[in-house]
Amino acid sequence: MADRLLYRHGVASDDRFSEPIIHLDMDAFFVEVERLRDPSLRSAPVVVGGTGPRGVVASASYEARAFSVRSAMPVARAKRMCSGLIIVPPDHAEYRKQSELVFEILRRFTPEVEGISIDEAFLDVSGLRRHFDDAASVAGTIRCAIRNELNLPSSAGIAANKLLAKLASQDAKPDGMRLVPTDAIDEFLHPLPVRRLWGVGEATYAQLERLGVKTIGDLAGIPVGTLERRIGATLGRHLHQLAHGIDARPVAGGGEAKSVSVEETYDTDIAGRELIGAELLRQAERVAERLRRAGLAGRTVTLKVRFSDFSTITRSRTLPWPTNVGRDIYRMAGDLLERSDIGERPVRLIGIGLSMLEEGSAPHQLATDRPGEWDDLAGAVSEVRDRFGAEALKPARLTRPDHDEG
DNA sequence: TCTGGGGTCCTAGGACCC
DNA sequence: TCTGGGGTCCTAGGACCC
Repeated sequence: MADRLLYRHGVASDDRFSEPIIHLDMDAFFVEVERLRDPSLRSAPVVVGGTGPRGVVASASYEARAFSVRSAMPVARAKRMCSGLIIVPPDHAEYRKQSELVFEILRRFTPEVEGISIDEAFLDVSGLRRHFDDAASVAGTIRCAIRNELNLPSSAGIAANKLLAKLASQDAKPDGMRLVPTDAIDEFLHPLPVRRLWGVGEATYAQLERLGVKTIGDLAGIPVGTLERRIGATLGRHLHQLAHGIDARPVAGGGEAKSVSVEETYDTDIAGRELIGAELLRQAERVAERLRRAGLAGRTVTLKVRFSDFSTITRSRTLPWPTNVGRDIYRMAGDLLERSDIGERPVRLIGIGLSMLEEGSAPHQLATDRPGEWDDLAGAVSEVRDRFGAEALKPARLTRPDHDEG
């Protein structure tokens, strides 16, 4: 890089940096982190994902993708599609650690880094024009640093805005780079399937299909009013702009978290007050712990319940003050559960979330002078655990012989 | 062998207040 | 006795992303 610092005045023209946005995306991140620890996974079809009967793929190696294995696919289906598939259970703590190392490298180049998930980020490198020939050289240097220092592959898209940079990095995968020149935006953008636009999921795609829209170019030809009527004002206007390559969103440092939640899908559905109550308490303690570690407390408690048929309800209630006390969250969730009247219906998932977050620990504890029935149940659960140990009361699936960890 | 877990944002309706 | 808008807050659900 030393010679780049000698760049003479006058040679630098802004044109070289007319594509200052980089989208840096790690390739098959979870799988590649696992390969650092276990080299025998290299060049094999492997996925990181849930190992239970309801597990899904979180990350698939390119060898697995050759068999059409994809993220979010049930692991059982992935196994059927690819007989030699290796399944590795996820280790999120390790992925977070590696992710932090990646972000440290990114911030060495510029503070203008916006992390959008554990394994991807936008960078605005327009401030580096005196040190690099162009943004593509920055991207190349960053990718080399990640490869050399962490032994991890990544891909990069370089363009005038976030939308184009993101689309470009997807085209560059795996282990590649792609620049979208500002004078060739439509040539790049318009042939792409409209489904690749950020914000076009299954439902929106179905709507667009009815308008005869298949490519981004098709979308660009639809009057904005038609789009607004069909898919809503906000999304309609937004997609209309994107289809024309317009995306003014700045690269901004991520704001604070707006919600914290935990949820669990059980290997087999659970039913009954005792069991569901015990799980509710466990989840409440888990969110509470996460909130406290983050120095946060929340005012709105949201209970999420998914039934056997996958239908899902949420029930929420907002307190006048924030809390991060497990017992309080548990009691709120219990009341919400009562109100949702699920009775003996079996559930496949229970989750609890806190939103309307505020900094700091919860100064208030809910009044404990009103012990309701959920307190009684919590009390009963703790009592059993105290007397017979933590293992005494847990979901049925954990007590089946083939799941016994003993 | 159907469909994880952690998030964000939007919409729509109702309550409530001025 | 009938009937306003506007604004804010809350709730429920859904779409979407990685």
